[in-house]
Amino acid sequence: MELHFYNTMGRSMQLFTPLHDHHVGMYCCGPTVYNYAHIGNLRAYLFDDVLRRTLEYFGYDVTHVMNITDVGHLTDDEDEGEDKMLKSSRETGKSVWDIAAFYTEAFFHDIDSLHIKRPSVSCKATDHIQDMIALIKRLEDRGFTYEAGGNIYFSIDKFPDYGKLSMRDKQNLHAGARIAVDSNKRNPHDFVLWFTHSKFEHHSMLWDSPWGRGYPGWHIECSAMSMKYLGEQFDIHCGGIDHIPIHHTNEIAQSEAATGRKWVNYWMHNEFLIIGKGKMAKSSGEFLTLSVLVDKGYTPLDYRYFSLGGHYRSQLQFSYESLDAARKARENLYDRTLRLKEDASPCPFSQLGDKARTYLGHYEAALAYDLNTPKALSEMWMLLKDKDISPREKLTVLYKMDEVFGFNLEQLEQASVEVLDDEIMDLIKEREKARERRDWAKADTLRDLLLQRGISIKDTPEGTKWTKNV
RNA sequence: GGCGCCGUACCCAAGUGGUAAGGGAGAGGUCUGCAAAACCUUCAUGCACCGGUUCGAAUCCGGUCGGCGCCUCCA
Repeated sequence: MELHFYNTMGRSMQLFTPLHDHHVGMYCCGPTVYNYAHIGNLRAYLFDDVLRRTLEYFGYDVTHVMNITDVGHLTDDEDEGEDKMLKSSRETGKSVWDIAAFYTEAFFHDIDSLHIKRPSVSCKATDHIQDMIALIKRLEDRGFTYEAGGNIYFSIDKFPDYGKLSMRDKQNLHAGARIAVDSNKRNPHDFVLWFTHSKFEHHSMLWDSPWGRGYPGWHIECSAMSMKYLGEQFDIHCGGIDHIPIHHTNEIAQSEAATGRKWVNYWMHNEFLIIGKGKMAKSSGEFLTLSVLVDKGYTPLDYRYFSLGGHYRSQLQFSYESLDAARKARENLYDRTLRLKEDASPCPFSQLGDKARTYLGHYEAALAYDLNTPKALSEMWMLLKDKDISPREKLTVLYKMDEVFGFNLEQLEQASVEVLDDEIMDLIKEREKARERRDWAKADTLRDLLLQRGISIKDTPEGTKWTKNV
């Protein structure tokens, strides 16, 4: 099936044609590990995951590269900017290296719990300083750089296509409108490739370079590492929509200036998660992490389902009301899956009827046309609710669909019955006796009591069943 | 000030000019001692508003109002 993706470069839907037949190289901007990821950040990695799984679903072999930015970069906060890693270090009393290690681990814990597949390569910036230096040297040799005030800058005026991705030529930019312009810059939009003149004292992450002891600019790591693992040209580069005007624009400039040819064919950007009024941001107000949601009784996969319910290029409105809806839907999906498993086993694809095939076809078409996960979910529900389709067909198609949804439904098992403490068991038994006596008032009182203890009671023809509320 | 995106039911949300997907909530029903669960039925003559193009517009064009993002680190 042909895949179409919306390419930010050109702002249009385009047929996806990889550079190499069945192989796709994709680079996704990863986290800066100076704090926990918030659920808005995580939306981006869920998008990466859906993209990767979709490519794999359609038979591509994907090399998925993601950076771990463990070199400090500037904060915002209307001050003159502080190094994020240093700030975190100062606040916690840990070394910057410890901070990076700690939050890297936290990050992987989060994405694992969201069933986001681990990237083929996760590369730390600090492990690739020499690659960055080599790339800066290439730029220097080709005359794209200048030194000023101890720093090495990229000169955007030497690169005619600068700003193509962000359509900057159409913009009346007010550089420095909100932040003082670095007086060393020849053009306000020039950017630093290598710092030797740190404006921060006690900068503990420093490396030797041909330009002196210092540290790399923010953008160079993505160019250096992506080219190292994917080659000087590759298929897809993704990231948050916020990266279009600065980060990705600068990446393109330095990469294409260094190699003298086109770098990336498809640029894909996810929109933001909106909470209340405005995006979720580490620096302002609402900062919800996955563990906050877990503490409130949601599972990470509730958030995964929530995220799949909106298209990646649309802002998604977060509220607990809509997260509740997602949780309920996910629970219903699990219940249906378990009941189907009790009734049937999957059948070979060759035994699928026309209707089942139609739903699967629509699902595939939805994903193939710019990753329309809400439409894909809708097809799944119509499949599950269609009375003309047998349980075994449903299971077969459901498992297939789940390859992209990523709930691991095939491995799903009835929650193992935890051993309840004796007191609770006694209450359940007492209630059963009351019911035998037809002492309904007593039975209902006990049911309420159990509910307060987090135990839900269901009286079925096969006897009383209970489940523990999460 | 410039650039971009968006406005679909109570909430979230899809919609590629051909007559409004899906989920959750709600309502009614079957079943049940009552519940719960399950199942059945129901839930936008309407897509911010006003014009226009068209045989036909949520979709295209213009305007108005409202929201969001970016131009600064950021997913």
